[in-house]
Amino acid sequence: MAEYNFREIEQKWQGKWSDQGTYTAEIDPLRPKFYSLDMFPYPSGAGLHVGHPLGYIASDIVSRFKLLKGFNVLHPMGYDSFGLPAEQYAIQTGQHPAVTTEQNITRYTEQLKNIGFAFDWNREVRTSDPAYYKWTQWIFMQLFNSYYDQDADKALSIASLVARFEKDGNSSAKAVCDEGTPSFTAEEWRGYTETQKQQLLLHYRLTFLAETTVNWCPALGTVLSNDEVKEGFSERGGHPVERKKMMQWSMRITAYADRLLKGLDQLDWSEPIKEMQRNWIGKSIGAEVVFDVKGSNQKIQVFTTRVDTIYGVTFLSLAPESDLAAELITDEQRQTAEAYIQQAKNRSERERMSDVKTISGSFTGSYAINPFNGEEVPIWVADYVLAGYGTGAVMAVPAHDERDYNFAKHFGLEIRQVIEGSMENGSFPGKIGTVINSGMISGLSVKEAITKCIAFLEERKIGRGKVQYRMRDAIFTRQRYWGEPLPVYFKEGLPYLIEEKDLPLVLPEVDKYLPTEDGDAPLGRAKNWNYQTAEGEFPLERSTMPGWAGSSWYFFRYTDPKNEKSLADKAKTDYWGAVDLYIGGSEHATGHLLYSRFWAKFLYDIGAVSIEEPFQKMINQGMIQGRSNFVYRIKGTNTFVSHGLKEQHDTSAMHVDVNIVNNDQLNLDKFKSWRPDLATAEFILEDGKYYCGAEVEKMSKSKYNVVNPDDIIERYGADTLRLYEMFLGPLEQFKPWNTNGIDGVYKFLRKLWNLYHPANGGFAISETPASKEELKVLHKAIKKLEEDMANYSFNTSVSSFMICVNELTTLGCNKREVVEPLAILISPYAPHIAEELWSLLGHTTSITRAAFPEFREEYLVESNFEYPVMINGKLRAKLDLPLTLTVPEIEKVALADVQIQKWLEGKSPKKIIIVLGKIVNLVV
RNA sequence: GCCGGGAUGGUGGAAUAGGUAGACACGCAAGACUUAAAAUCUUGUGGCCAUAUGGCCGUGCGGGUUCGAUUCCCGCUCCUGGUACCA
Repeated sequence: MAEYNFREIEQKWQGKWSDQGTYTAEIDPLRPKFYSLDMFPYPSGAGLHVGHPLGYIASDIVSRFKLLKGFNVLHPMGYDSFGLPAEQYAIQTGQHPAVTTEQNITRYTEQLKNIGFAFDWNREVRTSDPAYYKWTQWIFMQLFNSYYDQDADKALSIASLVARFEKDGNSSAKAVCDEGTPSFTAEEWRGYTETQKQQLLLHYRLTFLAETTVNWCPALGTVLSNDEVKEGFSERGGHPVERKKMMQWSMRITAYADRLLKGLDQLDWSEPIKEMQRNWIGKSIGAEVVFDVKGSNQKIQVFTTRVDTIYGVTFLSLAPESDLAAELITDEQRQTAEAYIQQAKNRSERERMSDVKTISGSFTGSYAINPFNGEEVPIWVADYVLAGYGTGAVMAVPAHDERDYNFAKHFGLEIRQVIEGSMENGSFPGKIGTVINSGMISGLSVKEAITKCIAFLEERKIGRGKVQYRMRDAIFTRQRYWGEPLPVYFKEGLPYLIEEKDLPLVLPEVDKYLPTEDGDAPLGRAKNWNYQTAEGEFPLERSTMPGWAGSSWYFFRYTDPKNEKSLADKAKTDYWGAVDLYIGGSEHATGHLLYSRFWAKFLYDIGAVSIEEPFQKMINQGMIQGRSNFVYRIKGTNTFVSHGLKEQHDTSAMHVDVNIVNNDQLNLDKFKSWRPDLATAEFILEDGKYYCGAEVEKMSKSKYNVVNPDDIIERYGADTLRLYEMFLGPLEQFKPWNTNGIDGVYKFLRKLWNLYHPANGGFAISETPASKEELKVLHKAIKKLEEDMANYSFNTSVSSFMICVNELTTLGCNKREVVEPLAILISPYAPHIAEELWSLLGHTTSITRAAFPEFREEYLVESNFEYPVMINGKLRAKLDLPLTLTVPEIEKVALADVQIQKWLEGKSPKKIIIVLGKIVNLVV
């Protein structure tokens, strides 16, 4: 018989798909569209491992399924090709990052093509391509030329803001701006110099230059954004990160905080991801209260979510970094307080983070006056107060806040209860209750008290209701080489945009990829990194954009990847619309996914696109972890003990390459030739075999647990790889890679092949009509596939295919009426073999153009059914009865069973309907 | 600490508007074919008791609701993801 030769089949069809442009997507108003997107990869030097394609396979299955269902599918792929690793490699080797990136992309593309994805490769984008980053720079320019208008609740042009300033100054405009922006009248504005005006406008622009405290990573020589820092270390490379004040570009993402929060409700994303974004944005509704300082005209502003507890304030705390704190220190307290501030400043961010239990602080000697009752309360400096959140000052209510409580206990300060309820140590009356001991608000509920307090504050102009966000503006510059240059030059120390006609501003050549000798970013090494204007030559910005710049809008570019006139033709972004299915890792929840939503909203505001939320439905695939294998060497020898016997010897464990281990059994010959020092290795075996130990770890080169999809494809073929990755378990689950079950999937494909290829050779298909039993087998699979597609439950579909093929094999069925639709059914999962069978069945067009078989319920309906009689849920007997039972029949059955009689008591059903062994409906 | 997700045979995992737990696959065991091995096919496979019919116990632990709970409720344990002096 003709053998299932996956190598030949897969090569043949991949070639044909590519030559015939089978998956080229074009606008087609007659078909509904479906935009299926994967998070595009960063092309690293290590190549693709088996974890990468997991999500791509899932989206490919959905894409192919949608094609069969008559959708016009857009399923593109590209590369997020700017980034740190290529640059680190460049520093070590002197090779231009563009060169290594190009090599890596070539390898990635080859690996991806081997898996047989239905990608439209004509639409490939690369963020490091000048034709692409021209538009990243263009978006930056639009952000620079925009401000956020709170009345319109959208971004508007800076030009319109200038017009308002000329007319009314800045008091009437409700525009988002930096804290502490001075107010001015129209006359004052008109009197300002150009430099002064530009300086002021920077406080409003959606991307702006400002002195900010940043995460500085000395080892990488660059700043990092909050989401790139994990527990005080850089996400890439794991280097320590410190806080530092620097002049940096930022994106005013906080202006969009509320819309980013509200937009989440409409999205079909998993609840945990939405929750992560909500927490990251961290909206708190509260109030700002101004305290006067006794004997001074200084004022202290605090932010609180619990103004209702204002009568319980017994002290104020200021952040050690605050300038106000230093000013308020009295002479008596000077020595201790200043020493404390110094000590607090010296502690690194990391020390402060790892040590949250130590309570420390110092009295300033000054007192503040509570605006509600005129009481004097001491002002303290404490490092539990963060300079970067709210106003950097806290009104402490020890009775109702745990940190204030601990602080007050530690320093012996007064604790005054103002919410009804019993207070035991460490436990505080909660957010609901009645306010007590609180003058004008006593007796009110917490909610009423808050409303009344805010009214009181606003009336007297000593505070106001305020919404505070945890999210900060996003730092937008990196002191690195391999990124998009900012289209900005400097004149008299102020930033100006280059002209649009000069885009793209192409990355210049440099002699080295390191910072300059005087610590400037690598672009400082470029010759002539200047911009020529009519007024003369000015220096260009030397920092580059962060990795997330290019990835925040690539999904729009796919709709029109070669456009030179705009980021994408609006007719095309309108046609393809929002992404219908986005698959990628949840690790991007507070990075890429938030920034992309921000940029999409901005582009929507300026009319560049018509979609505000770019990703309608998202699935987060779980990481495939590596499963490391270990061998156990008896210390000081070259003898290795099998896992089960290692306790009998003094051994040390050693990682062994998982590619020379099969089902935890070590291949001894391959082990000996793995490394020269192992050639003389000896073994102590169990049952004649060497068993390795195993552990689940992240896939990494150094742990020898990386599995390359090419190896799997070489051995089993791409269709097996695709099916097996899906078979491994639910898509969203984290799971270790193992090939233990891959033989089963491969066997299934061979069985499928053999349905069409009888044992006596050749290809044979019967044209006789199928029996009802055979059609039932097929339609069970159709139904299951459709259900699974709706729930994105890919693993169970593979099982249902196996059952279907096993049953057809048993029936000896090779009837066209059954096996032709079967090929279509399986084609999203195993496209190569399906395409081959399709062509053998005599079709000349691709199987992707086939119509999806229509599910017919009638084939599944049984007329008779084995009715289970149960007691306490245990099967007692099976009676062969009609599917639908009437009451007398039920009673006949029920007579046999006391429990069922009890169940029927008082229910008097007219009819009972049972489907597949389960009582699903009572007709009363 | 706070907010999520999870725990089912030797293994990966099925099954939840409550209804025969363990589908499918791996592994293992026995058998067929073979000089032999590989491949392939057949059968068995949650645990305990029993020659068997069969019985008892079983979805992390302890309770509850129900005729009936892997599924719902209450209280724990452990693993895992996020976040962390956010006022």
